[in-house]
Amino acid sequence: MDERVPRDFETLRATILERRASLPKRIAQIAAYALDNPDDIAFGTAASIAASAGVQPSTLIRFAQQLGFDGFTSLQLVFRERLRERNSSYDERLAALRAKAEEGAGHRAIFDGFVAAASTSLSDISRALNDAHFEEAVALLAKAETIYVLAKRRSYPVASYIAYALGKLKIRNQLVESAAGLNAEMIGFATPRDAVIAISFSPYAPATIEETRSIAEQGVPIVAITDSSFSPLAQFAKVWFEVAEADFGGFRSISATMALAMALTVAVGEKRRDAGRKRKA
Amino acid sequence: MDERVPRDFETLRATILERRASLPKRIAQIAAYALDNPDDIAFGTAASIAASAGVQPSTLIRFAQQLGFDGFTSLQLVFRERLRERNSSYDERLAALRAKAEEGAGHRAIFDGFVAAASTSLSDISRALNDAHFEEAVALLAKAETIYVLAKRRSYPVASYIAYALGKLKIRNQLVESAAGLNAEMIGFATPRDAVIAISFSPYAPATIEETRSIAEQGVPIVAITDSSFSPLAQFAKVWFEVAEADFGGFRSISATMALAMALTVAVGEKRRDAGRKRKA
DNA sequence: TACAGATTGGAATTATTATTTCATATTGAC
DNA sequence: GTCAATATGAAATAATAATTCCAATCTGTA
Repeated sequence: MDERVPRDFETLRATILERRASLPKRIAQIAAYALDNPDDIAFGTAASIAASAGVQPSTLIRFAQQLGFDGFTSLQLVFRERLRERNSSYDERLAALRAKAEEGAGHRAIFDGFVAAASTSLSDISRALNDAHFEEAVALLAKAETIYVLAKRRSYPVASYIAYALGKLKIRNQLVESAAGLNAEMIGFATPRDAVIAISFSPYAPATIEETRSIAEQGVPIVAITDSSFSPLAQFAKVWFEVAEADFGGFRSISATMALAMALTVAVGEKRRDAGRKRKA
Repeated sequence: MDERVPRDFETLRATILERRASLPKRIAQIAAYALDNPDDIAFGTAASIAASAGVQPSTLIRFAQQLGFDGFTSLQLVFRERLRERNSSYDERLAALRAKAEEGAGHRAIFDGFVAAASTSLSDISRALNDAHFEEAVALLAKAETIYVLAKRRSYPVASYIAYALGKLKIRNQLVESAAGLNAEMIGFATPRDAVIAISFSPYAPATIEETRSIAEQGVPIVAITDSSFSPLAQFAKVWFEVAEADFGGFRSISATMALAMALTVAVGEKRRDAGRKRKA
C-alpha cells in the first residue's frame, strides 16, 4: 500500500466520487455498488459482493488496487472500521457529555445529557422489543375486566400515566398506590379475569415485589416491565419486557419505559375497539 | 442449525446470560468476552477472537455449538446482523419507524409511533431550549426554601417524578396533588422565599391555572413548563419554557418534558451543592 | 487415591476465500 | 479496418480460516 491510500471511509468516498468519470465500465459499476451498499462490502466475501454487483471477483480486486489498496481485504477494512465507529458514536457522545457535566461545564451540559440518555434508551428499546411478547401482552390486557397498575418510587410516574391514559380510553383500571396502606385489600379484589401491569427497576421496591407475588398467587395474569432477566418480577409474570434505560447524573431515563407503557395502553384500547366491532357485526 | 437457535442478538444475549452459571470455565470466559466485545466477534476471525479472549479457537467453536449453532460462522452472523441494524443512522431509523407506523401494520406500529414521537420531541426541545432561560430557572429554584410542584392530569406523572428526584437529592419540596381538596391550604403556606414549578398543557387543567394564579399573587416566583406563548401559565411565570411534544394516536409524548424536568432538578441539585461548598470555603 | 466423565489444548485436516494468471473481448487511434 | 493498449471473464492457485480429532488435563465422586 502506498502513502496516499484512503484510510477512512469519508476520504475513500471522496476519492471514488472524484475518479468516477475516469473509471472503466465494470470498475465504475462496482464503485457505485460500494457507495450504495457499504454494509455489504463490510461483511460480504469477494465472491458474494461481486455477484451482487454483477461483476467478477477479479474486478473487485482490481477496483481495490486502483484505489491504492493491495487487495480487497485492505479495502474491506475501511468499510468495517466505518461500522465500528458509527456504532460506538452514541455511547461515546453520552460519555463525553458526562465528562463535560462533571468538569462543571454549565447546566446546559446536564440538559444535553438527559436528552442523550433518553434518545439512547429509545433507540435501544426500539431495537430490543419483541413483537410477539408485545402482542401477547396486549391480548392479555385487552381481555381483562380491570387492569391493575402496580409501581412505586421511580416507576410511579409511569404507572400514573398509564392510569390516566386507560381512564381516557374508558378502560377500567385501578392504580395501586394508596398512601393509606390499603393496598393489600385493594389487591384482594383482583380475580383471574383481571390483569396486572407491574413496573419495577433495580433496586426493586420491596412493596412492589410483595404485592406482585401476592396478586400472582391469586391467579391474576401479570405483564411486567423491568430491567433484567434476573428481576424478581420476571418469575411472576406471564409476559415481561426488559427495558434498558441509560442513566445520567445518577438518574436513569424513563423515556423508553414511558413509550412502551403508552404503546401498550393505546394498543389495548385499539384491540378492545376491534373486538367490540366484531361482536356487533 | 436446529429450531431453537437464537436468531437475533437480544435473544442470544438472553440465552447466554441464562446459561452462564452452568457453563464450563473456558466457555464461560468466551461467553463473557462475546457480550463485552460484540464488535470483535462481528469482525474478527476465529483465531484472532480466541487469542483476544485467551482461549483456543476450538473452544470458540464449542461455545457456538453449545448455543445450538452449527459453528462459529453462524454465530458470527448474529453479531454482524446486529451491527448492520445498529448502523443505520438515527435519522434513517426514525424515518423508517414513522413510515411503518403510518402504514398501520399491527400493534408494533403503535409502539414505533410512540418511539418516533418521543424522539422527535426530544430533538425539537434540544434545539429550542434557551440556555439563558434555563440558567435563570435553575438559579431561581436553587435558592428556594421549598419547591412546590404543581401539575394535574397528563402532566402529573412529570410532577411526581420531579418530586421523587428532589426528594432523592434532599431538596425540600411539596407536590400539590391532594385528593382531599386541601390544595388551597397547602398553597397558602408558600412565601416569596419559596418557588414553584408549574406544568400544564392545552387543554389547561383549570385547577392548575387557578392554583398557579393564587400562588403567584402571594409573590412566589414561578417556573412554568407549558406548550405555547398563549398559555395562561406564561403570564404568571418568572421563567417559562415552551415544550412542543409530538403526538401519536391522540396521545402526546411527554419525553421532552421529562428530560427538561430531570435536567432542571439535577441542575438545581448541583447548584445547591456548589453554593454550599462556597459558603464553607 | 483411583476412576469415569467432562473439558481443554494444539496440531492436522478440510473448507472457504482472496488472488493471480491467462485467454478473450473491447476500445480508441491511425 | 488494423493494431496496440486496455479491460474483462473464468478458471487455477495460493492463502487464510474454520473445523475436527485426539491426546492431555482437570473435576468430581466413590
